[in-house]
Amino acid sequence: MSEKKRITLDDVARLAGVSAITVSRALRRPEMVSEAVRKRIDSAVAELGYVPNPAARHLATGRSNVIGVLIPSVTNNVFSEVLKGIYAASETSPYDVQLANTRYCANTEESALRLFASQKPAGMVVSGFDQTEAGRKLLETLDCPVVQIMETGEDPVDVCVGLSHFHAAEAATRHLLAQGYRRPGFLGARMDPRTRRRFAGFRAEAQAAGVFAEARVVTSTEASSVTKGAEMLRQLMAQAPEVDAIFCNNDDLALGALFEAQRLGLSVPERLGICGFNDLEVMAVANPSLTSVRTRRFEMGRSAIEIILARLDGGWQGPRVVDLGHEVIARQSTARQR
Amino acid sequence: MSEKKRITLDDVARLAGVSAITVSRALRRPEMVSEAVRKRIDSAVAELGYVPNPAARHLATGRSNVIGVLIPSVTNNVFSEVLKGIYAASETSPYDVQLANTRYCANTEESALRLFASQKPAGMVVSGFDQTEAGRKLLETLDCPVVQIMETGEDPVDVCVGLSHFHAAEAATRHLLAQGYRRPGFLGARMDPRTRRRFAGFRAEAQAAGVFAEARVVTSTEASSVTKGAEMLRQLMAQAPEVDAIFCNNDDLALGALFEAQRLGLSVPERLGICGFNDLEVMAVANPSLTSVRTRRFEMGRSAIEIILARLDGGWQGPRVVDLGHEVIARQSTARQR
DNA sequence: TTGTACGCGTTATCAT
DNA sequence: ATGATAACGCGTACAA
Repeated sequence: MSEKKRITLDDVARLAGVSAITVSRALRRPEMVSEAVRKRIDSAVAELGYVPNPAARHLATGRSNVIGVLIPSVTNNVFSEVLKGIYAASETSPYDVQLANTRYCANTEESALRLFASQKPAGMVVSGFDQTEAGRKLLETLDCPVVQIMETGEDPVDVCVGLSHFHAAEAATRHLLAQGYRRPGFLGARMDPRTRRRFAGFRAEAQAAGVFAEARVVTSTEASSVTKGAEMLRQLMAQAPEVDAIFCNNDDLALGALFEAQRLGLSVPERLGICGFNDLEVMAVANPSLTSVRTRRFEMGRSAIEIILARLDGGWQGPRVVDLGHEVIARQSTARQR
Repeated sequence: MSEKKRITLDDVARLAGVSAITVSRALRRPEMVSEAVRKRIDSAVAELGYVPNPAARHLATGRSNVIGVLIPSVTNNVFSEVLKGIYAASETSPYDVQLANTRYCANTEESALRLFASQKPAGMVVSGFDQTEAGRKLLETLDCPVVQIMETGEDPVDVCVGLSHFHAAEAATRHLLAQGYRRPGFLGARMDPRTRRRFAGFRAEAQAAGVFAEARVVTSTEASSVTKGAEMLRQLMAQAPEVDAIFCNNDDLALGALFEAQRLGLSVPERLGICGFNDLEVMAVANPSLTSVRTRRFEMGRSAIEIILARLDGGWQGPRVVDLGHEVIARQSTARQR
């Protein structure tokens, strides 16, 4: 009743009365095999429950069915949405996704990249543009589709899909100014490259309006969290009590800042406006609801895989730079009476 | 400058002046090779930048270096902590983690299992005890370490590490009663097996105290979310306005319920006590801070891998059932004046 | 301690 | 349209 032995092409071939290579062809390029033979093979496959051995295929072709995915963090809410998109798009494909955690470190990323390279991946998904020099070169010589996600850039290795964090931050800041806030501050954790670009966008817009002040900027290299948001707001109020609105690096910080503002007795949005980044689900439900910048994270993951599949299939006719854009979602936390 | 060709054992062997098999041994069982030879081999490996080909190894041994992980959801905060533990423990090992999403569906899980089985994984991590019958059999015949995570159970396939959701829910309910709440309700989303066990624990404890009422139970088969928590509280207040405390299926619901309670003008904890489950980071920072049941999710992931590694290495001396326990973290949301 | 011969399951290449 | 043969890179079994 229990079958121990692995079922191979040969087994199928024997049952179908053909040779192994014919079975192999019938499976990969059905059109190369006569209809009659194909039918016999198909039923033999079904009867035996044959499943191809990816290791053997890899060895024979020198190509694996692995799509490597390099992301800075497995836990971060932002990336879990991206991952969801990646898995959604890859589940029905014959490719396996393999994750590696770069921990926001270009060197860690480089060694993960090296490991992937040795497996001759079918495709690669990497986050952003801040690889080491060697890492970038590795990607270029990889000879497989490479999609950079999370942000857009001028010169992708192959294709990139994301948004301009600089412009998104500009838009958020513009929103704060349009609501009448004149002393905006910035809360930023982690301060990875994309966070820095968001800060740059904030600063550019605030400076253009003549309302930028270094004293109203609080940053930390530690990971962002709700707790961190509360702490940072406390610090900001201590060092620059005149601040009347904050643009937060991301939604965790914004939520923590909201809680802390309530504890400090600062009314939101009257005394303090709050704007987050990413528009996690919680933002719309918070009380007051929190303004944020919507980014299309699920789509980033999904299109990254779809682009790779299209590439492998011969044709990706789209552009090298796919900008998924951003959208400021104005809510109560910045709805100040003017 | 650019080397195209794959570096194999033979290349290393030639450079070190030995045969390929000796290099193979030097890499896997250094003690089987003389010191002098080992040194020559090590430097040849370094010089050439040799990386073993896992596909070839798999083909030769009939065993892959993949540890398969089956989880119900990639996005759920609860599992992302577990994943973090899994990656933390596996990163330094020679094994690759491969994730499959079961979407809370035993049949999806079964086919993922079937796929993994065909790869002869080095180990498997699965969530809970609710496999299909065929799935369970598959796991038993897999001939590799199998760790069931997220909960404890009487008869694990191999080893399990988690907690008793029933007892944890009992403890949470006991806490509500000890705080003086007498009309407790329950909010439950998804209603997967573990959620149901939590509900059972709530009901058992409430019934023992004579304070259980079906009308104060609101459930949904949809995924849990902050939004859902707000909705469900609204529904609960409509159908059972006498409710004075709620035990929520998980923290998302609890947070959403808190926001909605504020909008409805229900003071927390005086008019309504709120207790969540899992103790996500946000619970401690919320305003008021939210009572929850701490579960050791990171440790679940980490020990699952550690147990597998120990097994593969010859010895796991621990018990078949590892109970990581739970802890009720009492905070403001249930700190009613008595 | 080290080496030789062979096989793992598949595909590429070259034939028929 | 189908088949024979060799090769992919490594590990097992056995021999030296």
